[in-house]
Amino acid sequence: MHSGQVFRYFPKDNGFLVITAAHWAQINVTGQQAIIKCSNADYFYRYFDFDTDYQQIKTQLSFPKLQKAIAVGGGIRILAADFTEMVISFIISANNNIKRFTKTLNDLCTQHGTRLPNGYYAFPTLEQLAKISVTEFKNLGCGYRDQYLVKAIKQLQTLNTDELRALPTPELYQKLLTIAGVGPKVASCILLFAFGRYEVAPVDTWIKKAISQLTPEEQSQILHGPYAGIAQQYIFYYLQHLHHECLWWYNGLWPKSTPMQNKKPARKLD
DNA sequence: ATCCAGGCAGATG
DNA sequence: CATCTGCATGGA
Repeated sequence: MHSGQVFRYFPKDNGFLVITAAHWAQINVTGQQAIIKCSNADYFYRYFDFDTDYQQIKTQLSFPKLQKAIAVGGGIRILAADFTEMVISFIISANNNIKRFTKTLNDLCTQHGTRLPNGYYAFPTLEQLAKISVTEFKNLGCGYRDQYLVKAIKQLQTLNTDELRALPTPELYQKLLTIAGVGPKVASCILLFAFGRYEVAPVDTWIKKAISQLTPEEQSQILHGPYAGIAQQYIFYYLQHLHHECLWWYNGLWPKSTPMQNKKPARKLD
């Protein structure tokens, strides 16, 4: 949950409650076992990507510079997130920081999403999003992205998710780039998190700084290949972990006495 | 006070 | 095609 793919999860009942679109799942881990209670088992079987063998993928990603990142974040899975939610979330994420835009997203949901029986709020549907004005987006803390969002939502209303899903990755990428507020990085996030294109590695400021210290060969190993997106996730989580700056601080999801709290900032992979 | 944050759009060379 | 600049906002 902490790997920065999705942002709507909360500490609850000694575990996490995650919300995606209008679905929810309660996760409780005890020892080697995880119990997941959810609104729709089939949906979350797909969401948590349980058909994919991540041990096999990690074997294929056994590059020296990835070892520590995999050791720290080896439980990461690519979540099958909702398309609309990813587009909106990552438009707001641009040139922003995780803590701040996580709050914006949660405010967006409580103000415009449907209240679920468990008291939490669904992500607004496309129909609900279409009713939000530029000013309202700005007041939610979206800043100058307000107008991109309104335009992007209009564009989303003309798109069919199933048709998009059928497109080859390069074509889908080009299509996503036509959405307002969506550039190369955000489009990559959507490809990876909403369409499960494991070969796409979003390059953000963190990843840029991390890979700049690697040799061209090492960069190529990590940013290319069939599981480049997953390799990128291991690195992103590892860097966030070192900096203890991820959204679990914002949500109070991490014990304050954790040893990593006093670690010095470092953006190195080794 | 200045810089930065999961970048992008629009203008200019 | 490559590079440059402005941009809301809050925290470090």
